[in-house]
Amino acid sequence: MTRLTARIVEVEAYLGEDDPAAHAAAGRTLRNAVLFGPAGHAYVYFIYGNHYCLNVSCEFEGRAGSVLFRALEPLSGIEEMAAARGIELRGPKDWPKLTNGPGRLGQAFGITRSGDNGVDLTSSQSSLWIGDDGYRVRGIMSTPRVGITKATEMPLRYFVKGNSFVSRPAR
DNA sequence: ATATCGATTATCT
DNA sequence: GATAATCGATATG
Repeated sequence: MTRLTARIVEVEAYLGEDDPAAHAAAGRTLRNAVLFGPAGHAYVYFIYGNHYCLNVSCEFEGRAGSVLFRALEPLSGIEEMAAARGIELRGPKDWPKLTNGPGRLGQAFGITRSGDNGVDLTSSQSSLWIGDDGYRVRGIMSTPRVGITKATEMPLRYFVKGNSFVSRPAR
């Protein structure tokens, strides 16, 4: 099976217990326990009865900062991602549909809470991990976060300027 | 092109 | 019982 790879092009920051929009705002629970663990681990949550979304924990143990992955640029395993999403690709112009949204990228990579929550994203031994391929981003833009109802004005959404795989160019 | 709405379930109040 | 870090379908301009 082809390895699925993609470049991270859009993320949002969640600041932990002091951020009203973060899952950690209400303190540590069974669901968000990974957020309070060491950095570099996957926090997967299920939302709206349909979607799995992926975060990476970012702070030292005991402190709950995280980054939500909102969009990716697919690099390999395109056909596998399309199959996982249940869509037909007419050509490269349809590739953004695979991963341009937090629920979509979760589905494209087959991410589940039972299978991926808590895995070490810093280890290439893991089924899911983050690596550095040497690519360097030219410009970054930031806007308010998407889909939240609290702390809506903080510009904590970041994406690669001009990248066509971003979920929504501006806002 | 944008706008509105239903789906579907874990989690919290 | 209400809500949610969303998506896809449908309606309307």
